[in-house]
Amino acid sequence: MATLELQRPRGTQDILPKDSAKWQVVEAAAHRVAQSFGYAEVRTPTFEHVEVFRRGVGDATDIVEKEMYEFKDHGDRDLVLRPESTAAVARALLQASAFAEPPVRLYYMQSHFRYERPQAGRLRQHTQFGVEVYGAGGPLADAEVIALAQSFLAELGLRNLSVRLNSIGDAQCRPAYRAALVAHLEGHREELCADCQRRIERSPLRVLDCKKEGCRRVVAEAPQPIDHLCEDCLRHLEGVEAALFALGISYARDGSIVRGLDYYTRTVFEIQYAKLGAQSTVCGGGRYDGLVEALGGAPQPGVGFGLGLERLLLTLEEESLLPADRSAVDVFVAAIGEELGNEALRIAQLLRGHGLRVEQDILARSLKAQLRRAQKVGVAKVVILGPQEFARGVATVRDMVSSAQEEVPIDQLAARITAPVRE
RNA sequence: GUGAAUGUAGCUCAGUUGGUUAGAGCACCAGGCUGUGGCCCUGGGGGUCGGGGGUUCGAGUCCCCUCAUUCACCCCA
Repeated sequence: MATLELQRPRGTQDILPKDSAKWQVVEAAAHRVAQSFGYAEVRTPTFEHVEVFRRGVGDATDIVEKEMYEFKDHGDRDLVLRPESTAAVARALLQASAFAEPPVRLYYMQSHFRYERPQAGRLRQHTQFGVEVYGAGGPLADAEVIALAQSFLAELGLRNLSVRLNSIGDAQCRPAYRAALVAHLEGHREELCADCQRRIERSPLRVLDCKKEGCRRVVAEAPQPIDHLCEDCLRHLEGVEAALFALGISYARDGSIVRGLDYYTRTVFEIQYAKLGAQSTVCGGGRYDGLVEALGGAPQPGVGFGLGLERLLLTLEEESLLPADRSAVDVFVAAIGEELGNEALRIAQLLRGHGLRVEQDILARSLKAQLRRAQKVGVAKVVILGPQEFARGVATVRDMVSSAQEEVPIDQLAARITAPVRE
């Protein structure tokens, strides 16, 4: 492939007609399911002040430390293309004083930007469908959010994805657990990989998720978050599990689910699809009771998830759950001779007025070429308008499947060609 | 940021140990059929062989650099 002078930026995608229909299927399902749970859509700016994410997501996270697209505008403001939406939505709610009437249930579907090396299921611009619930601190909110994600995936035909659930504690019990974990890891520092040795100080919980053999052995002996939960956190986790059981949603406890963003507390969960390769997590979420306070508001419990639509599309593709391409038009109006071009336009317009999807020739090509085009776009009928018919006030209607033709008075075309049933 | 693989028509790919004007299939356009799609036949348009540099009488082929893509690590959706 010859290199174009101008190509799309690395890690971005063009969604061409071949794929845009698939996106529309997924987007429609997201709106439908979210609204069926009583969630309303929220949209936030594509760029925000850097502080929103420094304080919301956490200064020491990879996202903030090295993945943000930051820039200064002409007013010398420090801005950033939003790397995620949870902190941005919280900022928006705070600004609108929207926490007054809990619970607040919202969903979003928008792009995020992170400077990373692209690979399967990971892009520099990606789209997440996500939900946020504020003002509800109990386990029912967590379960509702998981049920929403699960319903959305089921709506698209996906079954048997695995729901992994864990709790990473809260401000009461996490510090003590963290200290216990660090002490254990320090004792086995030599057995850990270089990355994990660095993680001991920076983010010890992340070691739990390391796939390296040596680290796994150390982790197997390490104190687990679940055993160090305070009474409130444990009761919360059990409440979530009881709710999931009541809903018939199967899940597995997974102590390695830790999540990377600072704002998570208590519940964390992922929904995974193994065939996606290294990026198997389609949906990730959890509870973030400290987020609003970190942004400068009065404390507000919150819970939600983010679901990567590009990864979801990969999954649907893999499972053959995307609809086959369907014909985009019902009727093609062909004109013989340039003089009839305007008349063909008029007839096409007339038919559109009757609910048909209609394309007409605009290249003044041979009838043969026009019919080839009509077949290519998959129409059921072609209206052929030639000088001979036009002189008599009729047009030929050709059925592209049976090849049968009949002459129809032009003013009766709309009545004769009825719109096909579309699901 | 680290590692590996791959870049030849719009697409999928051939291209011998370096050797004349770089090919095929599909797609596209036209003609055969001067007003009728699919099948068939014939013809046509389309390539700075990703880019730059080097070795050589000669580079798509060998070497170096670079860019892009893909996969993995890190991390995450």
